[in-house]
Amino acid sequence: MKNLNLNSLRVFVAAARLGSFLKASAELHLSQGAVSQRIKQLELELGVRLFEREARGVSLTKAGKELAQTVETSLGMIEKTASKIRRYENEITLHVSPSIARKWLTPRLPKFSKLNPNVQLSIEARAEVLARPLHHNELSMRHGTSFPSVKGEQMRHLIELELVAVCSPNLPCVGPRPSLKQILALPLIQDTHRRWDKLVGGTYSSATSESLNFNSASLAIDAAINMQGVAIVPSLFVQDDIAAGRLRKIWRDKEPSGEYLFLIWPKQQIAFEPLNDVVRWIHAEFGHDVGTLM
Amino acid sequence: MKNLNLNSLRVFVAAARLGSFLKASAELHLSQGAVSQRIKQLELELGVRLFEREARGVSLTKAGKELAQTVETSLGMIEKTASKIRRYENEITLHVSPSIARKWLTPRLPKFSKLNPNVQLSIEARAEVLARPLHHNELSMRHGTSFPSVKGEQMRHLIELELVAVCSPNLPCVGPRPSLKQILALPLIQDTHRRWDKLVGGTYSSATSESLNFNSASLAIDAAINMQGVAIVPSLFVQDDIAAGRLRKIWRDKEPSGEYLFLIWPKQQIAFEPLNDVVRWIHAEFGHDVGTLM
DNA sequence: CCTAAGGTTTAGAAAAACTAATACCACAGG
DNA sequence: CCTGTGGTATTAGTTTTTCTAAACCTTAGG
Repeated sequence: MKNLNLNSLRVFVAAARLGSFLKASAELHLSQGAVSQRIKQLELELGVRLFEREARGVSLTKAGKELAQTVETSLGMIEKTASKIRRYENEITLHVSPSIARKWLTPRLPKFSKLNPNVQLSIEARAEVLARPLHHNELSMRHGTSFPSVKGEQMRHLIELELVAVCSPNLPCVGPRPSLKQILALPLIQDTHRRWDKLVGGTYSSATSESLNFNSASLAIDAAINMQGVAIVPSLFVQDDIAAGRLRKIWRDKEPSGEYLFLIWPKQQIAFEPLNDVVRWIHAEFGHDVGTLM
Repeated sequence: MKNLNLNSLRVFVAAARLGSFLKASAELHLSQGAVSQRIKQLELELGVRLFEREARGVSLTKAGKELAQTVETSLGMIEKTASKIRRYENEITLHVSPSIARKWLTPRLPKFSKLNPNVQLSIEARAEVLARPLHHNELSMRHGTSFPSVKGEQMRHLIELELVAVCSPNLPCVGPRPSLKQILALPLIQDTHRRWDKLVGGTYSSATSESLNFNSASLAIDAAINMQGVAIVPSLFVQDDIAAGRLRKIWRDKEPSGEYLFLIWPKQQIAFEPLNDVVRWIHAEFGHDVGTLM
């Protein structure tokens, strides 16, 4: 029992709908003979006549009616999801930490959309790093001291992070240029990197003040804005808040932090341009050229 | 925007189900390269990747999952009606009058089924003649004085009908060989052909007795069996009832009745054997050869 | 009887699909 | 680090399918 030729079904529904091979052939940009042949082929595969041939055109048999019914709805369903899927074409997912999302990415997103109107970027902000390899249409931006290298992915250090201490301009008891010792006496706000603890445990031995811990830099920054204390965070994440007067930079770590901003994206056998658009844009935002990496 | 190649979808669902192009190629009796090419073609048509290529096999992307979902159910629907339709292959519809159905056809149907087990005959018994032309898988058997000839159909007189009067053997007041005059004194049963009326109005002028009219010969015959009177019907329809002792023939019209049994079936450009099987069988039942008519 | 409309058939041309062979790639094991 | 294994991708060449063009057939209507 031979399988139905599914492409012939498309010819069949056209002929069924129009009640004429000639009209169907016009609609499908085929010769009339081609339609005739394909219907004949279908009828042969089914062992059943689908059309009664009449003097002026054709009409469906009982079998033809049933087939037309289900094929029309089935092909309709397929076409519908196909057109839905086609819209995924330029959809790129960017996995980032919440702080990168809120403090770096979100303000720059409108610019990206204007530059790349045909790329549909969706942001996944999560505290944990992605547990699986990246798909062809995904990339990831993280910050930290190191990042495991995965086969099939490539990574680039975008910048080394500079750590700064920030607080609200309205926070009382803070002079214009306080010493580190003065700062440590204030309520200390930190994220999972526990940078105050490292600083205190390393250079200075006494944990003097209360401290407030968050699992994300962006929450720490928002706490600082709300006058809860002094946050120690990468300067990258507070540039905008400082510029807007919501935060004041009261200290800068002169040592290299050893923390970096990473961009990770899949190696591509065949270039996937929407992804590369995103990669290029992020590089450009840090003044880099992608060069031979792609 | 190019149309989806529907045949490729069949390859796609196999690959999606098995999670491997290689296994799909085995299932479909194709080379591995062929599967790869067809998936690639689909991905090109959609502008979206359907599979992530992984170290051991492939896995569906988000787009792929959605497509697989709907395509699997849609193709399932199509296959289901296709296999239903395939069973119509040998289905022939025979349009007859109720009397032919009950008194001639039904008793002979088991014999036909035994001779032609591959032909699925379905009977449409109706008092009115079919108002439309016959389809390629239909034929019609009627009786009457004439029958309109239709283009694209052929007709054959199977026999000229012989009219007889019959009544129940248990009907009182009927001698072994009653005269027509004696018969006309009994309750007269007739169908739409109104043969008693014609006989009375023609040869004999006085409508003597009560009469019972039905719209079908078979009802008239059943009334006669139930001792309601004397029915005048084609002998063809009462042969079995006479043989079984349910009826007695008490009179026979010596004049030619001018009524015939007709077989009508469509002219065929290409032979449709299941139909021809039926045509040949009916002819044979009347001792005819189909000869050059087909 | 002639014509127009529309389906069928045919040979040959064009396009699509398939195969077989090879290249490529990621992982696993020594 | 090398190498084998289990897969996918690619390519050239062949086979199969599909298409077109043109002739033919049937029927309805003037």
